[in-house]
Amino acid sequence: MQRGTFQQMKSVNKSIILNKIRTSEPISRAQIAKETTLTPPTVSSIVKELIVQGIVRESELGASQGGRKPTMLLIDQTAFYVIGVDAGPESVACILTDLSGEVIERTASKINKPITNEQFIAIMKESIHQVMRSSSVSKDKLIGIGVAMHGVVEVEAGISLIAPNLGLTNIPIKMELEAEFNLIVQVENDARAMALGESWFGGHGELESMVAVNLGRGVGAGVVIKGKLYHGSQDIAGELGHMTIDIHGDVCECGNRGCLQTFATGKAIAGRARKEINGATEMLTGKDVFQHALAGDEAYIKILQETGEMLGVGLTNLIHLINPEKIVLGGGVTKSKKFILPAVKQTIDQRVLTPVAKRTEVAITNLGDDATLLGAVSLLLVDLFDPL
Amino acid sequence: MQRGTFQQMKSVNKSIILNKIRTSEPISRAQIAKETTLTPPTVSSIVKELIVQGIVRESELGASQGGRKPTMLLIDQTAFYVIGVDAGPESVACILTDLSGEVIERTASKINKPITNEQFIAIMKESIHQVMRSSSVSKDKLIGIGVAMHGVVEVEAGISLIAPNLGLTNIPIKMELEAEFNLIVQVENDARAMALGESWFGGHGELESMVAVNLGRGVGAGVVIKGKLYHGSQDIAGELGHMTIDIHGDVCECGNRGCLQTFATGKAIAGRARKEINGATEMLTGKDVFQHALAGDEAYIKILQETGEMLGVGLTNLIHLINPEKIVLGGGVTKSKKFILPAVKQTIDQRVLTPVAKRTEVAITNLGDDATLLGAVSLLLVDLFDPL
DNA sequence: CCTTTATTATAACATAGTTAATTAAGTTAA
DNA sequence: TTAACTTAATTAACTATGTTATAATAAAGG
Repeated sequence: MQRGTFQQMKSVNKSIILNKIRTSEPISRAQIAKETTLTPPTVSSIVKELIVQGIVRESELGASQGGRKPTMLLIDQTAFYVIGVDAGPESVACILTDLSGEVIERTASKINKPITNEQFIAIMKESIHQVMRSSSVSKDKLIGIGVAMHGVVEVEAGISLIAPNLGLTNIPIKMELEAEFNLIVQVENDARAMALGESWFGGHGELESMVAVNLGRGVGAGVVIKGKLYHGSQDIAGELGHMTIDIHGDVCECGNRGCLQTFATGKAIAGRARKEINGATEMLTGKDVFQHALAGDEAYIKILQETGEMLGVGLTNLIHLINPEKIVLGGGVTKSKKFILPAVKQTIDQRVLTPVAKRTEVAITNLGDDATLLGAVSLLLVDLFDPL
Repeated sequence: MQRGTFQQMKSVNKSIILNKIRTSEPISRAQIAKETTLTPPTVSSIVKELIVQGIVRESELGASQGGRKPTMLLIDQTAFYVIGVDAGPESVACILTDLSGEVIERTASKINKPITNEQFIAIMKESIHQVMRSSSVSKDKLIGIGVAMHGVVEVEAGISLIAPNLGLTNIPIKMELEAEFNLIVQVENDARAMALGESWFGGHGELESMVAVNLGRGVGAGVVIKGKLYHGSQDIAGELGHMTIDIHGDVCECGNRGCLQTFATGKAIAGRARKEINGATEMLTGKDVFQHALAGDEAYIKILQETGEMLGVGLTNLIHLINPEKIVLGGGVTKSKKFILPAVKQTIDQRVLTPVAKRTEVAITNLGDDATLLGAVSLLLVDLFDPL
């Protein structure tokens, strides 16, 4: 717990006002005072500071409500910029955005394996240098670099502990990038970054809690509670992929049986199709299953529906433990949402314990391919807009 | 988010100081200032208020550190009293304790079924009246009544939505008791109350997060994060009992298959013993299984070990989702801890993903039979000591 | 045009923490 | 024993920041 000081009192109010403007812009000072229960003078004085800082600006006057016209306030989305990096198993993508998440510049570099820690860091550095060079954004307007890294990440230290798909361990990302660029660097697991991005840019409004699930090569999830990522005590909260739902099921790469991952990844879907469908080729991929299902082949449709059911079982367990207000699904597998989503929803509806819990919303992300990159960006936006 | 005001700033500091005294008593003002980074005058002035309120008192002088002797401060455990009610499926237990959880008075009343909402409320009221009469504690020293209620509880409204073992629904506990006694009333699910009690009285020190699991008639859990119960968005977070771990397993009373409850309750243990062991009687109970195991019967020991393994699977799922610092097991089934606990620990150790997660502590409660009652009490102590 | 009402700013005030000085009550060593 | 030093707690002056009350401004409506 933070101790109570004047600075803290003020920064609380500053955050409240800044977030109110962000979520309700354009908005007048008087309106802010009403909606936040802060007094008008307090709002005025803090808004004045925010304007000096450049993060808020006055726009034209709004419509009068029967008296003086209000001066409307806006976030100056171009006051600051952020760099987001998505360090996946096959490539490093990098974007530079303004505060609204609008992409100003982007790059992507393929990773040639095998690779060393040094080479990997070098690729990240070069990507970041590149977006900085290509854009005309001056460096003092950059507030930091957010990195979404696959694998296991130690968040505080900013170290990638295990990056299985690169075969690397203990990469000191934060330290290296801070030394190179002299900017704030935040490193986070990719599924979790995606979750934060989803809560920040996904248009879900103010949720008390949400979970975003990334269905791709693995099954990862991020838990966002009151706008903040929940890490757990050892940074593994949300490790949905290796939840056991069938103790007698197939062996997972982790060594256990019946993990959710053995049902819900693209690879698992393809594997099950090859096993259960006569005439399925050896080279069948998850995408192929989707194509066949789209073409109306019942056998493949059934595979996808079963996938949805298993996912529904896993998500029901998640609802019973974490009970989020909303669950958002993203990642490659959600391309098959037409077949999977109804099965997921139906399964949850059947299995969940109480009637109220049935109200848990389940939706597909609408951020598309940039979800993780925007998540990386949001790591820093949270610092700026909601630091408490 | 609370807006920043002077009152709030002060109450933050008051809480910090009060909790510091509670956890580190006896402690001097100077020591508090050092450990909290508050300034000495701030500490002095707030301590003065706490002494006027009666909740803190000065004790004898401490040992000198080379200068003036410090006046040590203590919580006056008898400054206020709390009533805790455990409304179980078969009886209503009620205690009156001081602030340290020391039981001053207690009652227990059996519930004769069938019963109506009105009769049930009447029993609770009578129990509470009884402990108040029997003790010499004056009513203005009572800060409130905490109720640990089995089944599904809507916490804010203080309503027992579903009490399956009583066959009752929608019991307006909070409303009724507040009207009768004119005291603050907090109602909570029993497993969750137990969890809070465990974190408050269990002697675990300051944990960032913990989960307490109640293994009895059902399997319930409470999640405590930063000293506060985590409810989730619909008050069902921690519903561990109906986590699916074996989709093809036995049918559970909830209608699904392979819930943790089908493995880890006393009834489930007895049922599995009857099925798998030749010569087991039809009337075998969970207790009997424990007795046979204690007597060295390998077949029964195996049943308990398997129970521990299944519980370990469920707890591994929990660790992967919530990642608590510590897991505490309580309830009737833990009487068999000798056979179950090693299996639980070993299973978690085998199945958990990352090496750090293996460090999650798993322990048996040391609060014994009063765990739930003390949990009910702690519902109010949190309000008093840590209201933020 | 005057009254009403909404918006914003300003001034006087209140709250509560901070800094620095002071008092209190010891310990240590010449 | 007493001077010099430590540590503990209080007091006084100061500062930061929110609050209340009031004023200034601007628009709408009769």
